[in-house]
Amino acid sequence: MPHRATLPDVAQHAGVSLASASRALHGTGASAAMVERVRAAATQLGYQPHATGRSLRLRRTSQIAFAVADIGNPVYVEMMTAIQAVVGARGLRLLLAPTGSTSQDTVDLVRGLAAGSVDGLVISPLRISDELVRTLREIPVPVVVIGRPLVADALDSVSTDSAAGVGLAVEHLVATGRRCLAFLNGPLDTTPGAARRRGFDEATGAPGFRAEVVGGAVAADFTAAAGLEAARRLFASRPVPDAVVAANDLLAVGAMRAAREAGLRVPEDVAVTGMDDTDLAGLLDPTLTSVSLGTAERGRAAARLLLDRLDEPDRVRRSVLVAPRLVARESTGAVHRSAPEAAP
Amino acid sequence: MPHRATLPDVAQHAGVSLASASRALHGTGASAAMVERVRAAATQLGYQPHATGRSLRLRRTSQIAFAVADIGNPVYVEMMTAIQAVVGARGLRLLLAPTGSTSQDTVDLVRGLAAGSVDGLVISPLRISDELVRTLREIPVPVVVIGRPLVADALDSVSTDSAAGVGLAVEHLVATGRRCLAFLNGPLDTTPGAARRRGFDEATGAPGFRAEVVGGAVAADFTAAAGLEAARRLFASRPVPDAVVAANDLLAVGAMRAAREAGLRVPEDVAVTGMDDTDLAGLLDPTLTSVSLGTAERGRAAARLLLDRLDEPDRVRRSVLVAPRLVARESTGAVHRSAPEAAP
DNA sequence: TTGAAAGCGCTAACAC
DNA sequence: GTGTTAGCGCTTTCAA
Repeated sequence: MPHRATLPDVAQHAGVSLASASRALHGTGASAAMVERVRAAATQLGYQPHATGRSLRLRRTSQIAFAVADIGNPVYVEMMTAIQAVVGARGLRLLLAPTGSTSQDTVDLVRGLAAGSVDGLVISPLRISDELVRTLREIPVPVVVIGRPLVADALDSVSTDSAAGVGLAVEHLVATGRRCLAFLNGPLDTTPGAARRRGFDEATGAPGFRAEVVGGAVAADFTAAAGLEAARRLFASRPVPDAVVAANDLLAVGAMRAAREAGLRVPEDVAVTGMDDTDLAGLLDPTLTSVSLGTAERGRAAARLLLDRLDEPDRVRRSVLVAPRLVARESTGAVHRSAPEAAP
Repeated sequence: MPHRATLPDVAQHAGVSLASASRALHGTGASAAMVERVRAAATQLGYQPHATGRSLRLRRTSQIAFAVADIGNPVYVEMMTAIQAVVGARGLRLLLAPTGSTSQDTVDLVRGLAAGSVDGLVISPLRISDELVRTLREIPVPVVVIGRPLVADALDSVSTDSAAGVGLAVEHLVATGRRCLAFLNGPLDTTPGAARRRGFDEATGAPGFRAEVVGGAVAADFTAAAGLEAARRLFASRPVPDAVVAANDLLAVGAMRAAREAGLRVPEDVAVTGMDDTDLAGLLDPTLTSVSLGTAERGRAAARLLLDRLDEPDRVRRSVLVAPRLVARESTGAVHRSAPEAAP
C-alpha cells in the first residue's frame, strides 16, 4: 500500500509546471514533446489522478449509482447490466448502492450519494414514500425513477403496467382451462405489490372472467423463501387452487416448491405463473410461464433518460412506459383433469 | 433539481464565520448557542455537506467498494450483505462495483476506485492475473481479497478450501451408492474453476475411490445457462453418469434441467451436487445438495480484515480460511436401481 | 469560543 | 506553447 504520487510530483519529476503536467495528461494544447515527457514521468511514478481532487474541480465524478432495495432479485441484476451497457459507453462508471430496508435509510442514501458522490442516480424503490419523492425532487443531481410514473412533470421515470401484466397471466390461465385461481403477492405497501394487487382484482372482477378466485396470500417480501411460506398457506386452504398467479418469479419459485410439498404436480394439478421473466424462468423445472416487464428495456430507457438529462438539465421531464408481455412455458401446460372447454 | 447550498452560504445565513459553521456541524469546540444557530441555518437552506470537498480535506471518503465479476451469482449477494452488516456498523457506505469481464477491465476498475473514490476495497476476482496482483499491492488503499491466500504476506485475504469441498461432494456421492461420476466445472482459467478441478481430480484419484469418472464438461461461465449447455453434453455421452458434481449451484441448476431433458430423474437416476449452498439450493425441485463454503462468514471475515487494516495500516497481513461443509438435500437422495452395497 | 487563512489535488482562466 | 494563479467545498491549524 504505497503512497500516492500527486500531480506536482509528476510536474517536478518532468521538470515542467503543474499546469503543463495537467494539460499533457488530460487537457489540450500541449506539445508532443511535453506530452511525451510528462507521460514518462507519470508512468515512472505510477501516477494516478486523484478522483476527489479532480471531481472537486470539474464538478463531476463520472460516476452513476443504481440504487436498489432488493439486490438479491435477479431482475435488478439484469437491469443493472442494461444500464451499465448504456452509461459505460459514455465513460461513466456505474455503482450499485443497496438502499437499506427502511424508507429513512433510502432517503439518507439518496441524499448522501447526491451530495457529491455521483453525477446521477437511477433508483428503483420498492416503497415510494412522500419523503422519498420530496428528496428525489430536491437533490442536486439528475435522477430517474424506475417503477411508477412519478409526479410525471417533476421527475424522469420509466415504468411498466404490471397491473395489466397480471391481467395477461390471469387471461392465459383461464384460456388454458384453469378455474380456481389464487394470487400470491408481495407486501401490499410496496409499489409493485399494490399495482399487481390492483391488476389481479381488475382482471378477476371483469365481466368476462370465467373462473373463480379461491385464495390469496401475501408474502413478507418478494423472495422465494417468503413465497414458499405464503404459498404453503395457499395450498392448505380449500378449495385448492388449480392456478397460482405469483407477483414475481421468486415468489413463483416458492409457489412451485409449496405445490410439490402439498403433493401437487405443476402444471398437471396446478399451474403457476411468475412475473419479470428472469433468467431463472427458463431454468426451473418445470420452466416457468412469466410475464415479461421488459427488464433490460427499462434499464436501457432509464439510462438514456439519465444521460439526456445530464446533457440537458432543463429539458422537459419524460416518462417511458414499457408494455408487459406474457412468455408461456411449461408451468402452465396441459391440465391433468380435462378442463371444461376441453370436454366436447 | 435545485442548486446546492455550500458551507459559506450557511455561515453567512447564520451570521457566523465559515470555520464556526464547520465546527458547529461536525467538529468540536463550538458553543451550544453556535451549534443551534448554525443548525437552524443549515436546515433552512437544506444544506448537505459536499462529499467531494469533505473527502479532499479529510483524505477519506467513508466509502468501501465490493468489486465482483459475476454480479448475477447469488453467492456474491449474500457476501455483500454480510460485508454491509459489518462495515455499515462503522458508518461506512458499501458500494458494489461490477468488474468488467476482462482482466484489464478489472485492473482499471480497481485502480480507478482506489484513486480517491473509496477508502478500501474487498474484491472477489474470478481470475487473478499477475497484473491484478501487482495492482492490488500497489494501490494506495487497503484491499482484502476473497478467493485465494494471495501472496499471503502482502495482502489480507479470505479463502476457503473449495478443492476439499469438491472432495466432500464426491465422498458423499460414493457413500450414497453412486458409481459413475461426472464433473461439471466452470472455466478452468478462473481461480474457482482451477481449484475445483484439482479437488475433483484428487478425490477421484485417491486410493480409496470406489467409483468411476465417466465424464466431464466445462461450462463457458459459472451461470445456469452455461451449465445447461455443458451438461447436455454430459448426458449425451456414454456411459451416462449417475451423479454430477457441479462446481457451483448455478451450474447445478443447469445440470438438473439437462438431466430432465435427457429423461433422467433427479435423484433416482442421477444425483446432482452444487457448491456455495446459496438460498437457491433449498428452493429448487428437488432441493439441491450443496457444499457450503461459508459465504456469509467469508464476507464478514473480509469486512473485519478491512476495518482492522483501516485502523492499523501497518499491522501484519492475515489470511483467514473458512472450511467447507456438505449440506445434503434431496438431489442426492435414494438411488433408483439399488446400488452395489445395497444388494446384500 | 470564535475568526482568518491555509491547503487537500486538481483544472482552467489568464498572462506571457 | 508554457507558467502562474485562483478556486472547487471543506476542515483545521493558528491567533485573537
